[in-house]
Amino acid sequence: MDNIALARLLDETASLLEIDGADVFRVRSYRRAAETVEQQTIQLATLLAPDADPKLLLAIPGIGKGMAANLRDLVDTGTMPLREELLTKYRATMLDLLRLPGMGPKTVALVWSALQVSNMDELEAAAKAGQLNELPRMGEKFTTKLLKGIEDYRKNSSRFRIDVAREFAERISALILAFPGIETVTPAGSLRRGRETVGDLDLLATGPACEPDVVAAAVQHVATLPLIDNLLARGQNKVTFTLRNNLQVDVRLLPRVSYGAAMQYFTGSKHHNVALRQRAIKRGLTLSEYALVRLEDNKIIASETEEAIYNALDLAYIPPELRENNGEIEAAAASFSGAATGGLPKLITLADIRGDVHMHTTETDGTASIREMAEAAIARGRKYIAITDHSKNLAMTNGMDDARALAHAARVRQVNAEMEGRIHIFTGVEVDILAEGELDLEDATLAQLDIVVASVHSRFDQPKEVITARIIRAIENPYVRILGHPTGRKLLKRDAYAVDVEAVCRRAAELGVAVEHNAAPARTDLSDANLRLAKSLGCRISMNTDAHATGEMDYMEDGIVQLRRAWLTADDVVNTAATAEEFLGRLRKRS
DNA sequence: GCCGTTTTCGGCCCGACTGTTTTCAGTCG
Repeated sequence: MDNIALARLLDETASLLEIDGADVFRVRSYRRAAETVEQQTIQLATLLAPDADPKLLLAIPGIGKGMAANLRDLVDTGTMPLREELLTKYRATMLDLLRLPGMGPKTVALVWSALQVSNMDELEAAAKAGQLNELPRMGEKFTTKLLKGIEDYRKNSSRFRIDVAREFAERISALILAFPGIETVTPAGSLRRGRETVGDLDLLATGPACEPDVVAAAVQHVATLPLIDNLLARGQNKVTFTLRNNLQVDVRLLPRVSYGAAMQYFTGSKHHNVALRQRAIKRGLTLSEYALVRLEDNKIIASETEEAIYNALDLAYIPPELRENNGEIEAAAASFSGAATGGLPKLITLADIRGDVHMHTTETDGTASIREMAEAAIARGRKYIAITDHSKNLAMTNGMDDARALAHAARVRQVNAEMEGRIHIFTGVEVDILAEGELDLEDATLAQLDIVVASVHSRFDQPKEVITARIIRAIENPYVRILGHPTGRKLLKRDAYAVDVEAVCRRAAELGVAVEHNAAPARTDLSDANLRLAKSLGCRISMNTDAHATGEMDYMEDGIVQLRRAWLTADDVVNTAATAEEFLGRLRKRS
């Protein structure tokens, strides 16, 4: 059992404990253990081996004697006594219910004890039958909201967030690569195109072991991978299976000679491929997953690389992120023919990002100091950062009041001076947008800070127009320069776009307020469609990691994909400015 | 359940918002 699986079981146990009404601190310790286990770079199973020093495990913060025993049980038996005990009282499907808005552990426990409701279908039936209304504190509004939540959940839960899919892709790839003679495993499909969510995983493998005459042994290896939950199909060069979380995986083993054609074919999208095949036919060619072939003599024109295939169709190479048949083929044709206009955009790349202007430190809920964040940013090539710790309304983060915000800014200036020009550190704050759209710090305070990010953290179950008006009112404050995570943060838990993005972006563009695209996948705010919309409205985008730890700055690499899908160039993004001064110049001027 | 001590047990992020109340429990960040 690997760390990810261990962490998930610990986290599930924490949820079951919550439903059971256990001590909140006991629950917290299980959650904390799950987090730290997930972040370990070495596999804990190796620390639990008979010959391993038991002190190493206990040296991990958050792992004590009890948790170490739990981990040992999990590794040895796949489960642990506490988990089994809880599962005799409750049902594993009740964990799904916790993902619904308004459903917390108490409510899940209540519907179970009162109505024996333990899964989504039963809950929906009970809600529709009006049974919930008989329970305390559950009226009409609650039921309505719940049914909407169930609908949204069903709509989204068949797809997986890209970071989750990528993680599984990497784990499966590593297992496949263990077979001698398989040299390359590449994800294709919507994962390669950078879609925010992925329906199933397409993995392409190649190498000497994938040549037609010997591929059977490699297929056998893939079909018996340990993490397969359900083997769905097994063909000559293809294996399809599902994982325990129901993610479907297609693995294809292909000879080197047709790898480019296969990559092109399986990356899609479907619409892009249809258009490409039509283009091929017009040129007397036919495109398949094996090769681009001339019809008159069956001669293979291109097959080993994608670039050769695109070029043979008189197209410049099209980056996977653009392959949606949204005009990229026409643009690639223009580029290939050397036309002066209408070519493929020079898409933004990670190297274009020079600053990260939304981050937290130990002053509130971050895990690193100002200096540590600055050093980590330098290591990643950033030229400027902004320290934007939370304001007081976010009590759980130890948010700052006005006096603390100013004192913190003074420390930021001090550290900035000590950096001696290696990086510029802006002062700042992430203020919270209150119910009426006002901010939770004084204007006099904000006036003394370089970067004011205004974010909504409160609940999103009010009507869309209420939330939209609240955000617009907030960004009208003259000191706000960036609208932080504009659409709310949880992509799958609830309707991610309970905000009129068009109205917000329109006003932001008028005011010169930059709209943030949060680079962390789990916090994705602007879909590629919304990014395109924002660009079309003249909105300036600020892409930030909202890092709470130094390592989170690496999320920048994930975030860039969404920008590329939206055809954005370096010019569309404010924090591509080469210097701190130039960056400030791109932001709204204070009145 | 973990931690750090006072080595045996107390402390462990807390406040706003909502729906349902008519004073508050539950959820969320």
